Amino acid sequence: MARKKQYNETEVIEKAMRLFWRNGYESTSVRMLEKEMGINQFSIYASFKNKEGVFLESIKLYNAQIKSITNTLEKSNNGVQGIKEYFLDFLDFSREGAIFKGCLVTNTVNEIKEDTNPVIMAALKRFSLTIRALFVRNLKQDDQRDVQAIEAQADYLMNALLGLSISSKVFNEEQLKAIIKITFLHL
Amino acid sequence: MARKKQYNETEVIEKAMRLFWRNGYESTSVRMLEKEMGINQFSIYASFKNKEGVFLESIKLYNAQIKSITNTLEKSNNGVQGIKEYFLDFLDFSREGAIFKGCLVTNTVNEIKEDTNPVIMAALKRFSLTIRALFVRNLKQDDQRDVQAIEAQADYLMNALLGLSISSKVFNEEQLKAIIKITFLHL
DNA sequence: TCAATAACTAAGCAGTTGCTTAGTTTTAAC
DNA sequence: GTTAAAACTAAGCAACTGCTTAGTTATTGA
Repeated sequence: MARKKQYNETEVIEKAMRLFWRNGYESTSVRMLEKEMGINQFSIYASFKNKEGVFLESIKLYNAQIKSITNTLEKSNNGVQGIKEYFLDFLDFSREGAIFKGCLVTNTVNEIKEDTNPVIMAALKRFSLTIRALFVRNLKQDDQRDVQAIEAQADYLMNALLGLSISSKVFNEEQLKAIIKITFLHL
Repeated sequence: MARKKQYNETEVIEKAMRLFWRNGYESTSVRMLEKEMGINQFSIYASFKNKEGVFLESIKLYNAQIKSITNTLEKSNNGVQGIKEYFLDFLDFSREGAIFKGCLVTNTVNEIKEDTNPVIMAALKRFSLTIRALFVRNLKQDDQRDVQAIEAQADYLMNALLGLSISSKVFNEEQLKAIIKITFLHL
């Protein structure tokens, strides 16, 4: 006995996520979200509680969308080669036409302060750890060295991946691919 | 025939810079600058024109302070080894006690939007290119390969350095040093 | 001593932030 | 057709943003 929602929550989050991705968390205002999502502020707060809620849902969607890439990595038996393909896939994923938007998570990690946004920061760290774990898994396929050496290598790769998120805003595609090539040259 | 300034401009910029470094550009308000610099808003605007002016002066000071490190790199004849030392020096430079603050420039590159802050963005890019040029110079010392291969290697190192700026907020010191070690393993 | 000048204080500007609330419209079971 | 519940609109909240301005205080050369 009540009115129906005139919008689809998944659809509007998709739009919110793309705005956050382009714009960052702090510098995306609720007014901008209102316009981009095409719904009133009241509806935003009714559906997602607050701005943080909208962002957390955006992260979930981002996670779901990048799943197609991480799935490939998860099922890969190619060891390091599988990770390299993940890097290239990620570059493609993070591109919108000619411009690279970086990784939504990395972009936000760099922007957010842990003490003012602990909930968001926790969600972001959780995301990064998932990727790192996949790197470790794949690295173990290649040889049976001690865990310590493998984890150091995973950190090295995470560092390169995090770097790409910034580099992609400075370097061109050719340079980025060359960077990836060198990153994996001696693994 | 007029009153004297009750503050030293270099001293207050030092304080402003440290605040920007910890906090980022956008999320550092003029009120915060007021408190940290210990002077009134009027004085800030009188001395530095506007918030952007305070930041540009902060970048200059940052540049001057990091000069001790880049000088070492500039005078180094050790090729790649010299760059590696720069990485380790930078890590030390970016630390305040136990926590790593990353690089002021990199932090801001990730935060700033080119179209809303073109002046700042230009200053940041200028800074990065200086470092990259030093990398190229040092890499040329080791061998006489074609410029293209050397520049690709410089990009690879820039990517790792940019990565460290984010990594240092996630990984611990031991991990960071291991990352640097692997980064230079086969150069 | 005194007038000119710059440095200071503090209040206030318009615009924006995240969020709320009062009031209206739509829906649907009875 | 009535009524209750949810979805909507739009105005408005206090707190904050970068920046300015009116008024006061200190310093100086004449």
